[in-house]
Amino acid sequence: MPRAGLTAATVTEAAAALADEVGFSQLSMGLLAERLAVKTPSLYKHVGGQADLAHRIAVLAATELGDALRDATQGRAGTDALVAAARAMRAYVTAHPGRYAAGNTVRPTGPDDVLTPAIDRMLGSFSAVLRGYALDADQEVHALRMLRSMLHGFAVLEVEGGFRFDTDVDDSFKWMVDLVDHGLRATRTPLDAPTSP
Amino acid sequence: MPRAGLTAATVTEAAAALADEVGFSQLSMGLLAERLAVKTPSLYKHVGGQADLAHRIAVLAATELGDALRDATQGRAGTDALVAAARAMRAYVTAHPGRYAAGNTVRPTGPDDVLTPAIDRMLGSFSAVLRGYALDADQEVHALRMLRSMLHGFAVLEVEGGFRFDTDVDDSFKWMVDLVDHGLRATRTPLDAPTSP
DNA sequence: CTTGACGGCTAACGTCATTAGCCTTAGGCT
DNA sequence: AGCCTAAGGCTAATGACGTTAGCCGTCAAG
Repeated sequence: MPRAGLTAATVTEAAAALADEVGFSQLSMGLLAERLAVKTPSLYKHVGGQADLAHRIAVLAATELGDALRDATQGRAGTDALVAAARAMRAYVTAHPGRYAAGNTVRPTGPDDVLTPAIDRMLGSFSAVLRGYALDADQEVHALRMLRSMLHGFAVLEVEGGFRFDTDVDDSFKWMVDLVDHGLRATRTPLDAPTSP
Repeated sequence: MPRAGLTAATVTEAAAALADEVGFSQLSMGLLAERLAVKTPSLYKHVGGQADLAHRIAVLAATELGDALRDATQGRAGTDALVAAARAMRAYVTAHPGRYAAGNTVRPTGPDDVLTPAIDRMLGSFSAVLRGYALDADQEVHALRMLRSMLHGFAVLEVEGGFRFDTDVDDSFKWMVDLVDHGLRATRTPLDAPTSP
């Protein structure tokens, strides 16, 4: 019987693809083995188990998303960069919901976890976008968290079918990004004007 | 041997409490049974199984969150209402992460699912908050989705330990809500001014 | 051509959700 | 009071899954 020629990388890629198809929560060793035309225990020659597999998918997702964000924002600044990054993020999650979901179930295990730099690189792209808005140093982290929360929340809700009105979701996304853009612009000068001019 | 005196409601409540403690993904029938001083199969006399249990927890969470939002925004309007609603949402998710997580894994099963009105009531509170900003009718859904995405994303990331800088998370939250408040205010007059004045 | 690490496989085990079927409880009815 | 039935416990059994142990063929390096 010839060999299947699997490696940790191909198994991870296949698992990620399968997770995108059936949902991360439905991903099982048996299903993955079947997809790879192999018996379940054979997978353990390449990955340490389900937890390790999830971790590998998370690293893959963070890396891919980081790449997508870098590519999208390359050569852009300000509003252009924000819009491009937001679109890229949404497009990635929509195209790869399973991978992205894996990333949300896994935390870095220790200080030398490769997941950490992968996430940092992804966050770095958002930071780069925000740099174009010339925020105060102490506001950059706030803005980064806001941006990430918003894009993460929107993407997750969209993918999970949480939006139930028939209003166009694309329009809502554009509107939201526009609001953030205007908000960040207004923040360039301190935003402590309390309620009315 | 005397009876334990369980009902669907008490089982659901115990499951929700347990999910808050150990995380929704760690909730198991065995653990829940142990907590209720009962053998696992006995639970099936009260709930239909794991899926039904998750659904019941989701309904509970949506109802409780709806109540919390209503209470928080009662008698407030505009910025006050927004801040109160945002705080209530964050406080609820922080206090009951397991219940809230259950709500994100469950979708309404059909047109007469009780989950639907529970979610609608929760969304209604946010709509009420937004009404204070006098938005155009066609922007209300956009604003609702934006608000929900932002609060959902922030809460989920916070609870899952996704924020890793040492900047105070409370400050970030206030900053974010402030940005949205200003953004919504600026939207009262059309926000179609494209990039620069 | 040999050889040894590598990568398949089968068999077996533990955990968990779920179902079937039994038996006791406890409250309502006569 | 005493019965009778529905409800709510329990044990036993099944099936899906993840995981481990151990066997055996493959294939590339020497």
